[in-house]
Amino acid sequence: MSSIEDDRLSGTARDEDSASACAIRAKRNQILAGAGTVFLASGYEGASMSQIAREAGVSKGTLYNHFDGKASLFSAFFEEQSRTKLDMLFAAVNDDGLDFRTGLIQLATAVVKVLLSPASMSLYRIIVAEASQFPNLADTFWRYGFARTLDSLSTWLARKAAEGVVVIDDPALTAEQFMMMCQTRIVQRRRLMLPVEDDAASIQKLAVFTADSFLKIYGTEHQ
Amino acid sequence: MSSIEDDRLSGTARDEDSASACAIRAKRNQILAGAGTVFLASGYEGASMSQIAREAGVSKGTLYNHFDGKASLFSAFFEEQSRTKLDMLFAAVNDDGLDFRTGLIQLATAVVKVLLSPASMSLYRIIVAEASQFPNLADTFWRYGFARTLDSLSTWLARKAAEGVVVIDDPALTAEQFMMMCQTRIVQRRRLMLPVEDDAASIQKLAVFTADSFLKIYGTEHQ
Amino acid sequence: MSSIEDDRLSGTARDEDSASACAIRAKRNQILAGAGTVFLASGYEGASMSQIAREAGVSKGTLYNHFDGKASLFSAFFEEQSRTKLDMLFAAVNDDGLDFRTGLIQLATAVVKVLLSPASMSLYRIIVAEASQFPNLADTFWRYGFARTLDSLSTWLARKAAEGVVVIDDPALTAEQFMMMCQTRIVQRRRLMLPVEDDAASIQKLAVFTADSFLKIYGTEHQ
Amino acid sequence: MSSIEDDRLSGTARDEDSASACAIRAKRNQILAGAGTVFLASGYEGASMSQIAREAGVSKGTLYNHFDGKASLFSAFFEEQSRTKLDMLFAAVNDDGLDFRTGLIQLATAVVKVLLSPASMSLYRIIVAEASQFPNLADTFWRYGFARTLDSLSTWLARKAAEGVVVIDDPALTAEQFMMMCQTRIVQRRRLMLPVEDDAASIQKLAVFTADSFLKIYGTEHQ
DNA sequence: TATGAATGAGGGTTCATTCAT
DNA sequence: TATGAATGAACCCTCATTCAT
Repeated sequence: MSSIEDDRLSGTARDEDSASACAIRAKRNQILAGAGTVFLASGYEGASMSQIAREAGVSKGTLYNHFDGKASLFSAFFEEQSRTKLDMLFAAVNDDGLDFRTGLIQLATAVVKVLLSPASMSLYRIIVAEASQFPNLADTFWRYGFARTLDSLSTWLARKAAEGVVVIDDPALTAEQFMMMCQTRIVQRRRLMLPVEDDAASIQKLAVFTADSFLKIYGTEHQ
Repeated sequence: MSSIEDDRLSGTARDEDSASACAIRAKRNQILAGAGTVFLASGYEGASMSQIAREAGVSKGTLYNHFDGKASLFSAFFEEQSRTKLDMLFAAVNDDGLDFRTGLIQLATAVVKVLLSPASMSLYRIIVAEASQFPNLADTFWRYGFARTLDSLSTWLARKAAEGVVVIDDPALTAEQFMMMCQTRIVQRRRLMLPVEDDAASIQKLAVFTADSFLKIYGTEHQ
Repeated sequence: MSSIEDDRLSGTARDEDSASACAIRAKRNQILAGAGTVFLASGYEGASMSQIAREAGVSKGTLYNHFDGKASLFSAFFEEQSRTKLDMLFAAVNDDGLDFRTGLIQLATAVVKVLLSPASMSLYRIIVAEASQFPNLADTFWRYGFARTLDSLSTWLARKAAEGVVVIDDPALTAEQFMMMCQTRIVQRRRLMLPVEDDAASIQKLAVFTADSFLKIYGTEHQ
Repeated sequence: MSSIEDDRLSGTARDEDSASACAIRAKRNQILAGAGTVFLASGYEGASMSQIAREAGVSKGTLYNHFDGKASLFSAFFEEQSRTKLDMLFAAVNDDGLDFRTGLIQLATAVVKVLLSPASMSLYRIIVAEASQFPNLADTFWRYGFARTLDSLSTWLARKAAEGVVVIDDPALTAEQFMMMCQTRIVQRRRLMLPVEDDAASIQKLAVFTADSFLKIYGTEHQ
């Protein structure tokens, strides 16, 4: 009987635990959302904990109940953003079944679009600005962002090389090169806040230009 | 007599004016030098006016006699830096008389080295971080930095195209593409503070890789 | 039947009451133990309720279920400490059966050692620091600490006076004087954190010096 | 002529310098006065920089223009107080020309009165409370306070010993012992905020009691 | 014009206390 | 009753800017 009671109690306890754990996670996410808004808009230094608290709808003290401090909150925000906002970049490489050139063009288009998105643009700004003060920031960004993309891409390129579609010595390096080529003009200029046409047509044109350039370097069939 | 006196007076006044104007300009440059040291080391938000005053060897009040405030001083610093520190980038394109591939390799090497230099690396960090708050920053940077380089480069490429060495439709776009290709791996990773080999040999290797890639896209003689 | 039930109920209730009262007292002591550790180490202002809760192994809320607040907890801690940690001081006066001078020397030694002990040193620091904000602190300290000791001592001295060993007009004042003489150099300097030799030999030497001084004032046989 | 002008200029400059230096010292003293009020009333931890600024009639920022921070301000305050408020203690030993017993009584009276003064009482509280966190506090207090007094006193005692008025082996230790004896009852209890009669008559009575006790220990003529 | 002391708003952070669970 | 997340006032300190000298 006592064991039953115990069970019930522990069951209740477990319920309560999981309920409160869930509430905590919810609050944490609420804070992270507020932090995201502020950090993305103002960067690390420009953001204030008061602002974040206000934006998140909690008191300043609560921020410190959930995170060790501004730096800690920032890191958590950055990891969260990197994990969620760079997915498209990763996913862009995965769809297949098209001919190689079309695949390249679609990939280039996706890369440009992701890099132009407000989230990744802000993340890039922040990481470049704070890289020296937050060494693991870049690591996080790289791990969740470029690294996954580059892995997928170089694997894909290696497969294509094995199929004889391309000739590539160093797929990893070539993948990085392709990513850089995608950033020509539009992404590059937008990062500097320079005026540039970034409508779909311009992006498409650039993607074609990039893909064709790439094919000229590595393709086997282009004459 | 009054005219003589007038002349003498205005002459004196003019002398004094020019002398004081010169002194003012000297003080201004002194301040800009101090500001440069501090801004490059700490960024915009991280720099304090006291620090700059100390570094420049003037009082804090003097800062405000010569500039409207921190933002104004920052903009002036940035223009100064852009004008003076990005020269190498511009110069790199100018030397000629070598065969095309060697020219490309030397150019790529120079571009990578300039972009890796502390000054331009810091400038890049600053501009990317503050571009949204200082809209004309990027403009300055672009005008004194990339624009001149790209102009030189596209002119050079157009000349080579005219000579039949390369086939290039849009020299300006191709110039931008080449600049991006130069930033593959080393520059890109260094901006994110990621570990990367950046010794002379690695740079040279990358320059060759980039130049050869470029030649495969645009060269006429490679088959 | 109702009376039986009543009895059983009230019995149960009483049992439960006493059981829960005991549990409450246990928890209270648990808290006081934690508070002791923290207060003695950090003083009143330096201690935080979180720290105390952690040290006591309870939640912060529980602190407020058992005590009205920080000040209340502090007072309770202080009384507890005064009651338990100043015993040695009290006990030191009690052992007898030796000749008077030896008794004085042993007493002086004990007094110095007790006053140098971390617990009483901390208590002294705390009481002197917070006496103005916690008026009854000193009262507690005095009642449990010096008062008992002085009572024992003056009783002892009065007995010795009655035996003709010493001539003492005001035993209570003389007792206080003796206690002060014991604090010469070593205790006094240690309270100010000044460097001083406090090894057993130095204490013993000081005790002899103090006892002999005392005998010269009050002794009858020293000529 | 230019030298004259130079002289005049430098003269003016010197005047201005000394004027501004004077103004700075005045402001510094103004701050120290405010800090004194607050620190003496609330101790180190209990005092807030806002409170001090308000009390001193300056802005919070000004505090930091004149002192490195709270700890620095506190140290300056403490040294100032020690230097100025413990003078009487030092002076009390110096008047001579009376017979020895009268000198002792006057000295004891002075010591008790100084130690009972609000300033030295507060300083003592603060030093005992913060000695562990500000190691040089006690040193300052000791140097300006007890050390000078003890030096004077032991010199005086040594002289009296040479004159054959007293027999003293270790004048320094005896001086410390005398100081402790002076703290019997009144000073001791006041430090603990315990009720005690501290009117002039009580002090005089205690001084006589202490002096006579001292004479019984060290005097040569008392039978 | 040059100075630097004064300002005060705002920075990040801590903490005693409360209260829903 | 026990919990600990939430609170918000207060903490020390920094800094861009002003202004009397």
